[in-house]
Amino acid sequence: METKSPATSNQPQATSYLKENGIRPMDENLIDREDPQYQLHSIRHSAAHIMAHAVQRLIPEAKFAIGPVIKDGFYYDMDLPRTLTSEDLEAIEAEMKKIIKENNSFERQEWDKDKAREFFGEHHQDYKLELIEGIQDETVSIYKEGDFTDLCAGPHVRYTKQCKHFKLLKVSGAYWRADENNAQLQRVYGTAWQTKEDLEKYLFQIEEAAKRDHRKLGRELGLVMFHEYAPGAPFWLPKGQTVFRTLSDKMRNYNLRNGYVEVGTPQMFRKDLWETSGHWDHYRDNMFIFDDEDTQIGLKAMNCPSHMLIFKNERRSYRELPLRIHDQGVLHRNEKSGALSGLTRVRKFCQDDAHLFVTPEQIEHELRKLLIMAKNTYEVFGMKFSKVYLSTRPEDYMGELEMWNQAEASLEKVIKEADIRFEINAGDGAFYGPKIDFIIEDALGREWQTATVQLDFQLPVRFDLKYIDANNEFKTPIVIHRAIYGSLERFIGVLIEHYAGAFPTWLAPVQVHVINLGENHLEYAAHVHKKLLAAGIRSHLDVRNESVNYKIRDGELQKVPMMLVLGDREVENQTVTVRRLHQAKGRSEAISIDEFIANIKAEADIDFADPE
RNA sequence: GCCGAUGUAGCUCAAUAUGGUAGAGCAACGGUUUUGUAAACCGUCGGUUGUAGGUUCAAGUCCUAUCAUCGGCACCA
Repeated sequence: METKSPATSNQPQATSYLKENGIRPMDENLIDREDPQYQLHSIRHSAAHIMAHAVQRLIPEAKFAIGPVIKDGFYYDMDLPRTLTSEDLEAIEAEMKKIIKENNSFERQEWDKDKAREFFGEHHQDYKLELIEGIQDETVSIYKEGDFTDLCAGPHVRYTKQCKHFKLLKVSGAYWRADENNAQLQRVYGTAWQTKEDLEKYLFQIEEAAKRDHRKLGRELGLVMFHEYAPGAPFWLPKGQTVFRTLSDKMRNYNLRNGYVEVGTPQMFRKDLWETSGHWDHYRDNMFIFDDEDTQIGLKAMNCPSHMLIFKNERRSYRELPLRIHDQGVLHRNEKSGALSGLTRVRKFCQDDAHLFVTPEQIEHELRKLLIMAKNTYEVFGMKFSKVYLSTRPEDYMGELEMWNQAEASLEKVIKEADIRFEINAGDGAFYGPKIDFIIEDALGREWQTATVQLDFQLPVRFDLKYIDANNEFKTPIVIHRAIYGSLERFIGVLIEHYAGAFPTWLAPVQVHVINLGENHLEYAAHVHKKLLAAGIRSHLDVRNESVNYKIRDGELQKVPMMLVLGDREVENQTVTVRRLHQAKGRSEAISIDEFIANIKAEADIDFADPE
């Protein structure tokens, strides 16, 4: 299966608030609406104008592109004669404060297009001229604030003083009209709020979120390391590997008991395979390819071609379908250097991948089961999808229209039945079939695709796959690509942030620290530790010559779910005293070793619920 | 890949916006201490300042290239 390797677009989405609420942006005095969401929108949009105004004062040659409202703030794209520095940001902020103090009013005007063309032409606002040409109406709306005039649909606040609580956050490059062939503009991001408290709260939240960044926690908790010799390729350290293996095994077992078979497949293939699959034409730039004698070899970037070959390896009967092939093989994708990011966008990764070979009649049933499996899986982690997309037929689709319509209808039907909220992403399906993508947010609010379900009519044809149906006729199967975690690397990255590093007991790389009080308790601590290991519990014996306080603190920082502190009392009664992670002051009751083992095993007895 | 930023000991940071051959805490190691729920005490080790060039009497500080990372953008059939 081919999750979009890593991510969905991180392009900020302009809020659809106005559209959703059926509000015409040209209404006057919008800030007077009671709806706080509406006011926030107006404040942010106006803050973008004020920022542009400030830039115009400081850098008169500035050309302005677009300045929309986004989640938590706004940005403005500008073409400037020089690159902005962080000092510039401060200067712009200072200038904005002046403008706000001036308390200019926002004034709306309707201009006919020629007047607008003339005005923006005189001011060398090339991007605005281009935007005017894209507007259907005969007239365009203009907002004036002080001596700053902008082409803009609104809405705005009435006076600049209503935008007091803002902060500029960062500058970056951004392509005009999101096309890398166009000029790269400078985008300044900012945030704006109704009250000082809201602003401060937001800034605090950003700081807090950074503390659960998986790159920081991954290092601090000894889960994963990176090295510049292998950019984009995680090294799983013993603890990280434990998490990895636990997740991997859990999913493997989940699949196997739900009718999947598991396979292992080669790591690299001659280019012929990639030509057959279509990847040579469509995906080569993202693959690692090297010469081998008279041909070229490509490291696999996805498992599907292997599974096609496995299907083709035997004469298949309809009685075998659905054939569900699971594979957690290693994949390499040559992601562009600038795209790499911790565990969430890597070059080397594994997916909990599977390909389902089905008859047309089986599609719906299999999809239904898949959605339930995905739902049940994420439920165990207490994770919510921030978005679910149903991506439909693109313009350059392959195959028959009727097949597409049926497939899209099936997907939509089952996703509704599963009671999953989703949005339709029209035209964003793969050329080989429609798909459902599941999106999760990281700590910093960035969105990543994890699970995916994709229908594929194309690969079976390209590989000339056949099965024999009940009438002894050859039929072409349909393939469903699917992954529930998606990339395990990315999933773990998101999980680390979700739990802020404090994994639940079943997943914690180390489940128990056994801590002795003094040298008189060494032997008993070792005994307890040994019993825990024998019971299959991931125990660590901490008998360093350090104070109990020190060792407790260490366990806390390592986010170990349980610590056993053993002293005279425990030795005497052959018990353990349990201290849970983040436990408030005060000591728990002592319990027997066996009781503790039973408790922890019960707690770690977690599994994904089977469909049906 | 593009725009920008960053790179000093294992980690977190210092080293006067105006160059004068690197300091601290934690960790590690050695010793003392034998500890009852978030850091006992003393000592020791540890750095060709990402890499390669250049400017200079002198470079962590300036310049160039390069690598990696970070923030975005683009990409993610």
